[in-house]
Amino acid sequence: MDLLKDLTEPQREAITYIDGPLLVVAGAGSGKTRVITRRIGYLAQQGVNPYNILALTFTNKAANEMKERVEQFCPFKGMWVSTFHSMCARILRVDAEKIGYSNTFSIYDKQDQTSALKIVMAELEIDSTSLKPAKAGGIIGNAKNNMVSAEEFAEKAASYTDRDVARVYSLYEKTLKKNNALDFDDLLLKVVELFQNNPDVLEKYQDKFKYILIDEYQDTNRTQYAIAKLLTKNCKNICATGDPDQSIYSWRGADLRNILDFEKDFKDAKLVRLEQNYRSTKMILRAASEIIKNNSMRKEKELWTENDAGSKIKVVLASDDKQEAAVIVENTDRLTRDADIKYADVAVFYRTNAQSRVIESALRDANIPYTIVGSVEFYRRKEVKDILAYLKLCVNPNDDIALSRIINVPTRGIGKVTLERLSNLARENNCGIFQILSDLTNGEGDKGVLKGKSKAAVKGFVEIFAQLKNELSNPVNKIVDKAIELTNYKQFLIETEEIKSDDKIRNIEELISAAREYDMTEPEGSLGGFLENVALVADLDNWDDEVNAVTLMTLHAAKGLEFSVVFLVGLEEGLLPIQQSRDNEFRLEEERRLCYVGITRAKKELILTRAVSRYIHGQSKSCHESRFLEEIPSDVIEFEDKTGGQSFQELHYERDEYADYPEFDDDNEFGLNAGDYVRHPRFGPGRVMKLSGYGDMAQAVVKFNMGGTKSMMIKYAKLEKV
DNA sequence: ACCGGCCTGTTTTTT
DNA sequence: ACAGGCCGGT
Repeated sequence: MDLLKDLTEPQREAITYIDGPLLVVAGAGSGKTRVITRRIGYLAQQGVNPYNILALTFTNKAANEMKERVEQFCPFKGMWVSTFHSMCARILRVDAEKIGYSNTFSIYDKQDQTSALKIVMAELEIDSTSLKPAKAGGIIGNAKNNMVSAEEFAEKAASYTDRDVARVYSLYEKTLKKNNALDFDDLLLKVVELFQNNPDVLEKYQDKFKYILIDEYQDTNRTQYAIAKLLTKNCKNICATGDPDQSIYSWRGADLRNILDFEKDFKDAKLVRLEQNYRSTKMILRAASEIIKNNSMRKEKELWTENDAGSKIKVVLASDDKQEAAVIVENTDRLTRDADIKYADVAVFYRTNAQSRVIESALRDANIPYTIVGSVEFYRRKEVKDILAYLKLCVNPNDDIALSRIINVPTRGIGKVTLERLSNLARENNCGIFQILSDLTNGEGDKGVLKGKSKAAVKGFVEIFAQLKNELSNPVNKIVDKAIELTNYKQFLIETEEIKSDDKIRNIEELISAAREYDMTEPEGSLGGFLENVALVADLDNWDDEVNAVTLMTLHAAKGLEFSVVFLVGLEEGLLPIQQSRDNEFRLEEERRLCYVGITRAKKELILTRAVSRYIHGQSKSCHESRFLEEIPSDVIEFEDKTGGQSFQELHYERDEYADYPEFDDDNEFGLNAGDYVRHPRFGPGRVMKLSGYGDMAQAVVKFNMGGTKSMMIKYAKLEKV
């Protein structure tokens, strides 16, 4: 196959420039995936050994897809295609002991991390109501993402909270080490540590990875940057692809500096821009660029397309979240009646997972097939995590967090008090709790800690692992099966869960299937390998895009995907942009990028919805229109009011206070005065009744001729003086 | 040790 | 709305 066929000049450049650092700034829908896969093929064609290629992606799903596509061009024996996290886990399995770990280390997810932090904070006698373990975890994670060690954090800690966090951080690190466990951030951080302290190890990987590709570079954090920098120290063949306008993970430590300073960081870097969009209609693209234009922290960029103009963007105003869901059902029905649009071509994006519930039940009632990406993640479910904890503890007996989770699940009469006693004993002996348990059952070290009943219980518990260890050479699905059998977990579910037991049993059986699949794809695999896979999968990785169903997902999960029909729901102040970002310019701009990402997923039809009121935490709240909606030019919009005009009666709190009593006493830096006659792009002519607030937050209350009064942010309202 | 009822808060987003 | 924590009774 001719790899350079059907390409634009910039695309060809991005594929063939293979010596020296290259940054590909690829706008949404500009054929980036195509460029990356062909580039790998081209490298192989030019005689590069696949063994020397490393491709890093953002999700496992993206990695798998890339593998599949690359396979069509060249053999990829020895090529590494994975996420940063998987790569790091793999590297650490080889040289774990060089950083003081054993290669059976556990990987802690956020839940495990919080459990560990709870224990740590109890030990330090830090009140967990004023400083929540999860909050401390967030601060520590942030530090780790910026490569700030516990010592460095302690040095810089100024506030009262930070000093507490510093103590927690330090003991947490010790606890992790004792448990032979790493959290997500550690996977990256420990690789940096490994490389910095072991030049020979670093050299080994520098020799191996002669060509490095990093996708979604705008969402890498400083630790990932450090890894990239270390690996490319000698050969400079790094190719980063990304789009600053699609950076939506700064809350996870993603640092835009990485992509903005690429040319500074890598000397003589070449820059290629892909600005032609192949995905969307002109209408959709226009709306997207008009929105993103409002970001000030941005490099100017203009996407263009030769695609059709397409139909106008539909903006629907619903009276509440239920009606919003009905709008989705209605339009999905309408569009899929069209022969060339299937359910699978339709996606619904929302800002928060909680929004999916209402939409889900509407689709279910309408008999429209759907899949939800996210919500309650499979591997986070209690029953699944319990079984996994048995397996984890079997592989890594030092994992006290896994042990505490299951020592009394199913209930075997070992309660809080006994566990506390065992835990103290472990601390005194400087070993794991499991060690204590096996010593006690061997008759060693029994100082009357356990009475008859709990002694038998402990014996039974330890026995499970003795049996499980005998299975370790079997395929993983057999081991999982055995674990369920030995623990009598199904029986436990039947006894304790009257209604949900069927579901839960199905879930743990699903775990066996997942293991079976692992056995098939990884013939050389092990239980440890399976557990690692499980720890590092994202929800999205389990999404089956072959099924003909409408896809529901968060905007964050939508990155990198495309659909013919996209619904973007909940375009309201406080939801998109989310409340917590509204007083922070930086975070506000990230919300705008999030909106941009959502819109640019759409190929043909884009439907934006918002509700006048919706249930939040069980209470009905009235909502203002999102400023992002107001940023879309009215000539690309087809507006539909489903509320029957009710929206202009409902309106906002200002109405009752001011609408009938004009106060012409205020002005502002936008040159707008109370009493001015104005025109709004969508609501037509009206009169300013009241101005309030200052600067960017300044608001105007406008009474429209078509009826009703509305308050809006002046900065975004696009009010025209008439 | 375990169960049920009451009270609280809910970071939006996730490798 | 809903889960998770806490307390008091068994």
